[in-house]
This record gives sequence, structure tokens and C-alpha cells, in this order.
Amino acid sequence: MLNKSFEPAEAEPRLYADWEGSDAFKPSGEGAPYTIVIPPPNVTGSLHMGHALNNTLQDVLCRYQRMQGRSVLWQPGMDHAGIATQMVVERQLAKDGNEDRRAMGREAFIERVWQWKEESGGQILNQLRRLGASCDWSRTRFTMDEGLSAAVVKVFVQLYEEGLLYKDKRLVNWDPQFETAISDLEVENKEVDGHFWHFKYPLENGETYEFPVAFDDAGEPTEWETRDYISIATTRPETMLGDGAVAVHPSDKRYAPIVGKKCLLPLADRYIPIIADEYPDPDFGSGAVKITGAHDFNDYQVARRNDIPMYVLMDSKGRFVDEPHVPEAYRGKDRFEVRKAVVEDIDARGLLIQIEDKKIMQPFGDRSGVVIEPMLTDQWYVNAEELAKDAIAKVEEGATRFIPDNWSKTYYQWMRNIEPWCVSRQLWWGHRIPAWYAPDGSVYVAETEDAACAKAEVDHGAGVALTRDEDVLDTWFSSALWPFSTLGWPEATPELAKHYPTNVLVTAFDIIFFWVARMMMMGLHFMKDDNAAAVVPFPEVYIHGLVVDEKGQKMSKSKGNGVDPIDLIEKYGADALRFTLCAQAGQGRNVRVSDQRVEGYRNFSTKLWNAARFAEMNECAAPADFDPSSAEETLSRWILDEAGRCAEDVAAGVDGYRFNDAASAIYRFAWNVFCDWHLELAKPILQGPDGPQKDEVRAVTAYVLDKILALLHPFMPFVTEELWGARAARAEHLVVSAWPTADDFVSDAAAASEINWVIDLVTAVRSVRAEMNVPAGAKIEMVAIAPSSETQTCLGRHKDLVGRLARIETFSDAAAPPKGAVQVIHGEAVFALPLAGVIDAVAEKTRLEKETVKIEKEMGGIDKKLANKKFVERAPAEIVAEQKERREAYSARLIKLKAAIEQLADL
RNA sequence: GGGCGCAUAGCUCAGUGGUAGAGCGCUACCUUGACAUGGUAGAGGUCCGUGGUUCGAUACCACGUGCGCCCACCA
Repeated sequence: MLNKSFEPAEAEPRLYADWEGSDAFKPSGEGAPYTIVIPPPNVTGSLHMGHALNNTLQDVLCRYQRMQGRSVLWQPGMDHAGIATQMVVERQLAKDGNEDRRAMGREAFIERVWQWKEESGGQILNQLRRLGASCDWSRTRFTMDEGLSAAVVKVFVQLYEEGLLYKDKRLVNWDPQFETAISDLEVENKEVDGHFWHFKYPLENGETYEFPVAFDDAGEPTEWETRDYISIATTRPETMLGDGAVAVHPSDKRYAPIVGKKCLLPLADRYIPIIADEYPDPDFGSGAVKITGAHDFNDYQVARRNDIPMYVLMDSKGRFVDEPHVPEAYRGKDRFEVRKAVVEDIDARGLLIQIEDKKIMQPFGDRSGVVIEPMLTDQWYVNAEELAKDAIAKVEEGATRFIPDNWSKTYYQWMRNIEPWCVSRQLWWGHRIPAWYAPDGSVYVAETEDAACAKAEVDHGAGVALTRDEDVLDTWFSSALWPFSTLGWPEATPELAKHYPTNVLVTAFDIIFFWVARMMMMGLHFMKDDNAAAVVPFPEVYIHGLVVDEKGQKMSKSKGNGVDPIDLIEKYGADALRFTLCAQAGQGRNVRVSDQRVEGYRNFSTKLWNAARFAEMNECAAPADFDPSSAEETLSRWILDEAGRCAEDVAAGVDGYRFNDAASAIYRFAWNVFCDWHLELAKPILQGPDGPQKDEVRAVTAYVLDKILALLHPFMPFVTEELWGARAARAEHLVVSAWPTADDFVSDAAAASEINWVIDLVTAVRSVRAEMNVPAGAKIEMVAIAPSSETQTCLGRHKDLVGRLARIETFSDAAAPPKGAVQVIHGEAVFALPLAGVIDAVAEKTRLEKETVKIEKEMGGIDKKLANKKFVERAPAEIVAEQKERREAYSARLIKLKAAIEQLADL
């Protein structure tokens, strides 16, 4: 006996343990493999709504494919998340009053991180279980695992040997808080209120030139002033100390007289050249740009092509260095302190022209939140431009397809303008770069120290002492290998052979660049088929939206509007949360989460539960070998027909990644067709005398309910599994049972139209009753007016149903409607409801006239069309015919309406 | 500066070259033997604007307006 309601808190852990215990999530059987690799959550992470959406969708796909008989592997795992994890552990050390990582030393610190990982890392995997994720947990991988680390080393070495990975000294985005380089993608450019400081750089030897200050309409100068300086402007005054030149555009006549001369770099008291370069925009600012090669990406380019010296101003923490080119007063000070001091000192020398308020785009580290400083350092780079070629081509060819397709444009745009990928990080937690240096600085890249040694000895003789590169790799370097490293590569494992390439990647658009693009590059470069052709890691990439709050605002920690999925699971159950996410996962749309919505879908699962209780108390059970095509009752054939269409819609939705369509198809069928109509229509039979008719309806009801459980299972795995198990003794869990196919249903248009006739009649009568304020409980009489033989037959067969659902006490026939009766026009049939004494003639007349007006308006529109020669000539014949049919139907109804109104006049 | 997306009922969103839909909310009625986490009925829409294509446009195209997002080195 089913309980009064479903208790997710009790049932979910039990059901999940059952699934795992029965190895339901392991790939099995002879079916074609179906593989998804999970976007590995950070080991430091906890489940947020984005994860909930992402993993629910993957789970829907996996459960659906598993039921289709595929050998499904949903490969789980976690990312070591270099910066994030190091930060967490460092904070913890500080909090506990321990010595910091530098004091501890590298080895002890890393050991500490591992310890942290074992104790508190990866709680997100348990949270994914609570969500119902059907990952094969026995295969859980971690990017710092031995196997995955081996893959990283192999890839690094091979890319190096192929010349696709190299060490270079160039400007890099430097995070002064974490004291590491980061890649372009880890920089967030934000608009902030800043200033534009205009300085004078005096010309050498007191030289002067005539600078135009007023122009006529033709743009010719009309007024000049004599200047002994060049005016520059900057948003970062402190960097002036590193200026190597001032540049102007070669076409800029204003500065032509002084190009090639020198000006004084104030404060630094150096003379720097005034050069001509294409870079400055004469129309912006003063048209003259200070060139700080070591601290600005544009200036770096200018400095390089003009051979301008670059002065490194800051250390790894953003403090000014103790070097001769930095005036003593600024040494050791923080960059923002220096900024303030520089402005004051320039002003004190009378060289500050003005300070403008200005919105500026400023780069911030995405993890640290501090202002990023361009720094000139040695780093390792991947030649992404080269690797991107094939990755672009494969998408162009359609070997990998984005869904929705417009994301391919985003992908192309980035890939076609890709910059070298800085992969080294000055951190300790991560894959240490497999490069060793000889005392003279020459570098040896190899998979092991021994191999590096062997190489070095060729150049340096035996016994050369090597030191290993201190740096680790970008976290995304190992993530890029995820689709094949998790399957065992570089070993030739059976899993790799079976499950690579994967079938689809499911992710949000915010990591297309970070992850999708890089997996494409690495996958194509390292994974080849038997003919040595590159294999894409996934033929499809489904990009879903972001989860936003009920107001459409992006959920974020800083806004504090985040909703914890675990809270919702505890409040409403995992099924309700999952269904909410699926029902809103329309392509190209964000998903809004609100309690109200989740509550609504919790109600849906309750509804289903109660339908099952109803089935149970009516002893509905389907024989194991039940053959739907053997069903004879019209009601049976109708619901089997409806169920078949629902099954098609759900499958089409999931196949097409239209999760919202799939969810609404099953929702509508289960609630609005099965519960609202089938169960109601079945009641008279189920509660009537025993016999073959009742047996069949019981069997069909149970059978269709089971199909609903199956169709709903990918979306609401828990409640469906619970009901599946509770309703009958079964050989297997629902999670591994078969997905319903067309053969499981019948297609019967005649049955469909007959039952729909009944449904429409009941609805029409109810509507009239409500409008006429007939008390809901009142039983009334219904008179069929001159019924056709079809009407007689149909009504005759379903009198019980109509009587029960429309509350009709007695049925009769008459040639003409009795006086004072309300008329229900239903297709070609007219029914009268004699409500004498109850009827409000005026209200009834109003009701009928309202519809008359509506129909006349519709007919007017159709007539206009049909009178249009062009329409009749050019519109497709079936459209014209359709319009004529509609007109006839309206016309017939109108006649009946008018007759009914006429009849009221007698009252 | 480039690129992408969105605009349909009070709200959140489906949708289709010919007849406008759902959920929630709202209104009225209903404790009917599965379910009040429910049932029945109902109100509610210039489908952003303008122009074009078409016999016909909410849908296709162009422009405009408004909103959102991503990328980008204007010092």
C-alpha cells in the first residue's frame, strides 16, 4: 500500500544506493556505446545552480540512452583547480595560525594540499549524487591522478618536440596577489571610474616648436602657440617611470618638427626620444603616446619594432623595484602608492596639465580580483594558432556541431584571433613543468628527470646538475585532455577504444574558450583513428544557458542572490528541482529558478503519486505479457494512442536537445490527459461490475502508468523508480528497463476521435453549467435534439461517462428543444439542457450572442479571403479548401446558435 | 570597435506563412471515495515600431527602438 505521499528525504538516498549497488550506472550490455565526460567540477567546489542544470541535462541524456539500450558511460571526475585550491589551503593555513607555504616549503605544502583534498575536497561529487547523477563513480578521475598526470607530461613533451610549445620572454598578464602569470582568459576587463592625467614632458635643451591650437573649417591651423614640451596623457601615471620614448603618428603634422628630438622624462630624469610610429591615433588625447614597453601590451609592440628600451618597474607583488632606473623615492612602494606620489611630484614640478575623470577598462584577475599588471617575464606558451587550424576546420566541416548553432560563431571568432596560450603558472599546486635546466640555462624537456639528464649529458658531459623548472601548468592544460585522459590515454585501454570519441559535450557558454576550444585542439592533435586521421573529441556540443534568479539576474556570490540547489532538494525533492531545470532549458534561454516554480513541479510528482495510489486501490495491474494491440475498449485504444504520441514527443525532444519540449510533453500527458481524463473516464468501469471490460481497463491503466514512469524517469528518476518498484514485483529497476517505443502503443484515429467527442461534449456542458450558475452538485437533464444516428450511437455508448462527468441525470431525445432550455451545440449535434426555473434567459441570450458575434467576425474574415481572386488563384488548393470547410462549419454552428436565440424570444 | 541574442497574456516563456498557446498569478464555484501539493469554469493579447516580400506576416527580410550578453590594446 502506497503511503499518502512521496517522501523524497527518505526515498532518495535509498533509491540511489540501490542503483549504485546494482551497478546500474556502469556501462553494460551489447548496445552501442554512449559516452559523456562530465565537465569536471573544481575539487574545492560545492554544488551551485549552474552545476545542477548542467548535470541534470547530462543525466537526462544518460538515463534516456541507457533505457534505449546503449552502453552508457558518464565519466565523472574533478579538476585540481590550481589557483583556487592553493588559495583555499593557504587561507586555511593562515586561519589556523600555521606557517605559510613559503616557510613550509614546496613538498610539505603540496602534501598539505593532498591532505586537504582527501579530507574536504570533492564534496561536490556527493552533492551530484543527491541530484541523482548517474555517473559511473567507480571510474572517478582527478586531473592530478597518476594516469592523468602522465598524459599531461606526454602532451607537454610532444608539443615541445613538435615546436608547438616553447618558452618565451614577452609581456604577460601578471596577478600581483597570487604572483603568477595568468592567461588572457583569466583576465576580466571591467569598466571603472578612472582618471586621465595629462603631463608635460619638456623638450631637451629648452627647444620649442609651434603647436597649432585653432583651426578653420578646412582643418587648416589658424592659431599657434609656442611650446617647449610635448603633452602626453595616461591612465597609469606610475608607469611613466618606465617610459622609453614618446610616439606620435608619422602623419601628424603638429609634431613633425620635434620627431627625432628628445624630451625629458620627468622624475626619472632621463632623456627619451620622440619617435614616429603608426600606433598613436592623432585624434585621441594629445596624439602623443608615452611608450612603456615593459608594462603595456601596445607599447610593447611599439617598443619592439622601434628598438626602444624596456624598463621593468615592478616586482612580483607590484612593488617598485630597487633598480637604478627607478628613482629612490619610489623603490619598494606599491604601484598605487607610486601612482599617487608620481602625480603629486609631477604637479610639484608644474608639469601636470590637467586631470580628467574618465571611464576606463581595467583588467582584473578573475580569481584574485586585483588589478592585473602586464609584466615582462619568461613563460611557457602553446602555439594555439597552429592547433586552432584543425579545430576550426572540424567545426566548419560539421564534424563537431554546436547546438544551438550560433555558438559556432562565437567559437570561430575567438579561434580565428587566438593568441599564444600562456600555460605556465608560478604556483605549487599543479602539474610541474617537465623541463630541466643545466647550469648554463639550457633547457631539457623530457618525460622524466633521467631522460632529461641523458639529453643534457650529450651537451654537458656526465654528471651535469640539472634543476627542474619551478612552475606548474595552467589547470586548463590538463582539462583540455579530459575526454581521452580519463579513459586511460596514453595507455591503449579498452575504455578508450570503446568510449572515445564521446557523444556529446554539455556545457554553458562561459567555458567555450576555456575548455571546449582547448579540448578540440588537444583532442584533434593527439587522438587519431586507424587511418591516422584526427578524431574530434565530441561530434556535438550542447550549450545551455545560465541559471538566473526569478528576476533574471545572474546568480553570483557578490550579489548574494544565489540559491543553493541542496536547499531546494531538501525542500521539494531532487525530482522537482530537476524538472524545473529541464522544463525551462529552452535553447538559447537562461533558466530562471524560483521556489514557486520548483514547488509547482513538486506538485506534479505528488499528482503522479496519487494517480498511482488510485491505480493501486482499483487493483490496476498489467500482466507481464500484456499486449497493447489486444485492447478492445475505445477508452483503452484512445489512451494508448495518446500515450504513443507522448512517447514520440518526449523522444524527439531529448534527441533534439529540446529538454523543455520533452518535459512539457510528459507533463501534459501525465497530468492533463492521463489524470484529468483517462482516470476520470475509467472510473465508471473500474468502479462497476467485474468482467472482461473492467479487467482490460485495469490492465491498460496500469500499463500506461508504467509507460509514464518510464518516459518521466530521465527527468524525475526518484519518484518514478519508487513507484515502479512499489507497484509490482519487477525483474529490474526502472533505471535499466526499456524505453517505450512505438510498438508499445497503438495508433487508432477512430478511438481518438470518439473519446475526444465525449471530452468535448463534457467540457461544453460544464462550461454552460458554470456560466448559467447551475450548482455544481445539481444533476440535470439533457435532451438530444433530433439527433443523427451517429450522435445517437456515440452518446449511447458513453452515456455513463457523460452523465457522470457532466452531471447529467437523465437523457432523452426530442424533435425540437423544449422551452426555456439552454442549448449546447456540439459539432453537428445540439443538446438542450432544460433548466426551467433556473435559467436566466437574458444571460443565456448574452452568452449565445457573444459567440454569434465572434463567429460572424471569423466568417467575415474568411469571406473576405475567399472573395479575393488572388487568394483563390494563388494560395495552395488545400488552404483554400480548408478555409471553405471552416466557413461551412461556422455557418452550420451559426444557424444553430440563431435558432437557439430565436427560441429564447418566446420566453 | 567587432560579434551574439532577446522583445507574444499581469509574470515567466512555448509557438506557427492562413484558427494565438502553456505554467504561474488572478476571478468564481466545488471538502464529488486518488490527489485542496486538488478539481471545474473563466477573464486576460495592436504577438515592440516602421517599411518590404507575399494572395496572406506574430512568424520571412531590412531598418529603427529598447533590453541583455560575449570579445577587444584607444594611450
